[in-house]
Amino acid sequence: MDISALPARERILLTAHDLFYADGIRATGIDRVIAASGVTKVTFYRHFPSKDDLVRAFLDHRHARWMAWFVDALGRRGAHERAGNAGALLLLADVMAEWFADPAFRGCAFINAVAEVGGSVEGAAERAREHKREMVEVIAGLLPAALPARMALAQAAALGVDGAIVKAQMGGAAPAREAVDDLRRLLEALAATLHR
Amino acid sequence: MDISALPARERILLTAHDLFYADGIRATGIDRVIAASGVTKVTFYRHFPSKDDLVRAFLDHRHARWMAWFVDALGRRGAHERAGNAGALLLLADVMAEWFADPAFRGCAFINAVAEVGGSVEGAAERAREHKREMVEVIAGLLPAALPARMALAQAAALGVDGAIVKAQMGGAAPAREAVDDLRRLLEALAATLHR
DNA sequence: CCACATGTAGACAGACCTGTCTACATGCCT
DNA sequence: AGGCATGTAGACAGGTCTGTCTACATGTGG
Repeated sequence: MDISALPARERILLTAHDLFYADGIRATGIDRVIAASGVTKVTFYRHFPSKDDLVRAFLDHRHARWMAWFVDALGRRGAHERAGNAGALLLLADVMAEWFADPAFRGCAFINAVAEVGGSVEGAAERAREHKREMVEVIAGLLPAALPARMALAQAAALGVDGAIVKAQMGGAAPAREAVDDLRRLLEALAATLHR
Repeated sequence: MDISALPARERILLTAHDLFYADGIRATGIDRVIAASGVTKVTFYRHFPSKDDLVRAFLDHRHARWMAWFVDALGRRGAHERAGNAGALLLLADVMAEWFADPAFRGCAFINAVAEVGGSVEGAAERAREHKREMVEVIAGLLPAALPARMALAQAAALGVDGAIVKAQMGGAAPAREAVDDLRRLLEALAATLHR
């Protein structure tokens, strides 16, 4: 995708996304976003009156992009057909494995944002909660529609997914693979509760 | 504890701990640590040649303090006597509930540190991994010593614990309680795999 | 008794941060 | 023809950051 052909606002937002996600929000100055997006200061501040506004726009953009990828990655593995089957939850492990293998992977942008600016950028924590809420809903879609404890089970699975994300982010010897193995074991245990 | 009576190095370290944990590492400037610990700049830089050195010392201190609390909190609930029992894993939910209820709770310092400075402070990620490794070992101590999949099970449980921590940190309506409920459900599912 | 670690007080440098400002160009819609 | 959104170029202000510097005080161990 050729970024330089896009209108200024998109260019700024896409550039900020890559920098914020890769290096962190606090570590990325406005000047660097401006230089990298090939825009001038006036243009930037016309679109985003303050850095906090850009951070919020970044989170909204990230949410839309990640959710689309997440739903698609599940769909590519036949989540729709298998939904309700005991094994459908297990697809989460494969999907996470795909994400962790991305060289650009640096954890969940929302978990990171809460750690970095959760208390200082208004609306950041709310967006993080909303993001996780929607993630849980997609996970719930893998479970039998009539299951009474459906949402509770989906939330337990989401806990495992988030745990795997932070473990994979910490890096080290063979962390991403280990995180996926742990997650698979955990999801198997949860799926087994369906048969009782 | 009267901090002002301690030698300068301890005063700096304890002050930095509170500020780094409460507000974040990047958001806390050296000047603020210096002012709050009642020390001068020369004294500070004699003990910690750079901020990164202070960050590493903070992580080491935090690790020792948190692990001691964790082991103690489990012990207070009879973890030693119940170790190996199917229900021992469930103690983790109670222990996390105790932590989440602390007004100073702001997530796991190591997860936060990786998100904030994982790539820029040398040694931060390594310390985070070591911290989690030791946490897993304590969790493994709750499981039957002869269990073949002991470590794998402990790691799966640790994934749930970390997921609960980040969920509780995000705040919102009733997040800490929810995170504990989710964690309990997840640990029950894992404990059930012992009976098969 | 003197050497050294430990401490105090505060100025200073140089970098980077966010955000504002002036002055000018272009193209589109009415 | 005129008005307005959108764009460019770059100087500037005022703050915060990390880290260094000079100059002096105190107490303890060899």
